[in-house]
Amino acid sequence: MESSERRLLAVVRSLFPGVRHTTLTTHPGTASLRRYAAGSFPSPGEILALPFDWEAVSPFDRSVLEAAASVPAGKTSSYGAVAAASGHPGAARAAGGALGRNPWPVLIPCHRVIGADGRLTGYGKGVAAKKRLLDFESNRS
DNA sequence: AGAATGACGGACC
DNA sequence: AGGTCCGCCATTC
Repeated sequence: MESSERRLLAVVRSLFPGVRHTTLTTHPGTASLRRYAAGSFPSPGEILALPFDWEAVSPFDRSVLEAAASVPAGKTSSYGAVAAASGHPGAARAAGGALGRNPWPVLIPCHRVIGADGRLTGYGKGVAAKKRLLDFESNRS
């Protein structure tokens, strides 16, 4: 439908402030989001290749976000594991903070990072949304 | 510069 | 199982 398309483009514009109107529909972020919605989840490599403005986040946050991006769809990881993978073993709690500040939700799949005990401890848009995303990915990937 | 703040995790009741 | 307590770590005010 038409309105969802407009919404998609609006989301991409908010995620990538630099994109021009003229290149919006061909922007890689748009393609990735479109594929995600269609159930064909972008690979970690594809995600990391997107033109994110990494200068907008701290070095630590960046390392954590990149580690989170390497968690494939259909799978989950824990804050502690992501922290370790980012090069900061023991910083599980701080990793939670970094993911909570994720400027690019969905694309950077912070929703795939859950508690070590399997609980979905939290999410910016609400734990319910986190669960919906995980269910969507698990029933589709 | 020091204190407060968590989307943690593990240890114990 | 459910609840509390406490050490950790980087960011934020």
